[in-house]
Amino acid sequence: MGIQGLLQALKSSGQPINVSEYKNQKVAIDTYGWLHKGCIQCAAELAQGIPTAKYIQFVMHRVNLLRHFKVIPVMVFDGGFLPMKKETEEERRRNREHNVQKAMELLRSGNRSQAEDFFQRAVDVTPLMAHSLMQTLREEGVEFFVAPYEADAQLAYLARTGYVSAVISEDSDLIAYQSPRVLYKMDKFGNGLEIQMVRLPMNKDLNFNHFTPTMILTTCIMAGCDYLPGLPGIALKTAHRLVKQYRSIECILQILLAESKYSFTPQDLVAYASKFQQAMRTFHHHYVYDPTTRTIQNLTPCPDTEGHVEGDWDFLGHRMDTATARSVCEGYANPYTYELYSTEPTADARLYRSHSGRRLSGQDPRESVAAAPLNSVELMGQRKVTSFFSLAAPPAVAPAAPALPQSQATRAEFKAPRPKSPEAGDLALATAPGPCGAKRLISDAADAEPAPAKRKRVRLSRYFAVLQDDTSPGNAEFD
DNA sequence: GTCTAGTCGTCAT
DNA sequence: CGACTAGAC
Repeated sequence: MGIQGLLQALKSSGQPINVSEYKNQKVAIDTYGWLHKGCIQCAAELAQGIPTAKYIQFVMHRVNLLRHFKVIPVMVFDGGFLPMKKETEEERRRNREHNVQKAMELLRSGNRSQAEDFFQRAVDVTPLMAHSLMQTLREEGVEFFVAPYEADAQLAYLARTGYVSAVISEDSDLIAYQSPRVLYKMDKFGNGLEIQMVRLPMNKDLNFNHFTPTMILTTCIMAGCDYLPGLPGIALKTAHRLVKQYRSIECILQILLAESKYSFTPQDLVAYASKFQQAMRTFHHHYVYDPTTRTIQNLTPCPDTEGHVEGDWDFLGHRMDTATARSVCEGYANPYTYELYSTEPTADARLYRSHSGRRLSGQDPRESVAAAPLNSVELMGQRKVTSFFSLAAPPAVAPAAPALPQSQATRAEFKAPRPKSPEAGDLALATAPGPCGAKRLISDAADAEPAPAKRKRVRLSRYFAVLQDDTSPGNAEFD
């Protein structure tokens, strides 16, 4: 569910752009969204276990769109589920099973189109399908990673460290994870709405001027997020107003206790405060995979207190050892079971290969590089696009793309999950009263990391003429 | 104006 | 996943 209403509220500071703006840059893609859309047209086949390559074709079409524009895609997949989200996951699964059953009944009674409808409702992206796509990506020389847990955190990490210039996604959590640039709602022509962190202060409906990263995150969590439902009667607008006025969660909760409009008991708020801290830490210190060192890291490093402070950090999931992480995150092992995949191509991957192999009379697609005509963004308007991409599959000329480890360096002994040693709390959530009038000002100057891809451009929105210095906020530390 | 819970659509012919 | 909306405060 992401942050309810956030994207809608941030529309006014977004800018319509084409993905070709990222020419010669790396861009990370939230692959789940593309896979899910690609599954709809072959929902019936997938539900019945009939091999199909349509979902792979859908994703590869978009990958080739990017490569046509010399944009270098880095595909990111979801990994394991967090314990906190387990409930919703299982409810979704029950729902899907119900829909499949209904579809099968309709199919048996000869009602094909209605059955199709229920198959589409039952669409589910399985690890096997993801694996089939990964095999194809590997074959096509496209870089990809599997996140240890949430893809959102991984995507934000890649963008925040400068490994990529932007993220393509549909998920509002990218804002909570503070990805500096996100392209939302990208269509098959590459057109979408880009939301930049540095532009949030110019937003109309919800004004984030003078908001620190922590305040933005506080707003997001209070509005209701995947890890914590909002307080009754408080959603995005109210959360934003409260954070603007009182800055810290400690103060906000004290105010809410006194506010007669709401009838929160101290017990309510104490319980909420504890869950809030957990959600804050989950966003903040989420496990990610660092492609440069090929190790597990925290999105923002945990405060180092030499392990003195006790605390339950299991909600972050379990920290894989390095060997396991490399296997899982580079796509050689199942992210749930850590079981190594067979190197044998899946039926779907084979099917895709046999289809795509036909496009140039059996030639290796990698040898047909400049076949695609160069066309400008302006031409990409509305039509006559599709013809290009059946041919265009030049391997991304990725100067910085690390060679995908094809070796078995990733083979490893897989250890049983073990909880990570706890560290200090990053946010003291006082349930006891404290000074709340003039709260400390968290310095904004922590954001010093220079953006790797720095460029200037002039852009006009309906409301502003802005000279935009395109800097990424980098990694903000705010513990 | 604000919040909530529910329904619908994502593809592509 | 989000978008959209009817209905309650």
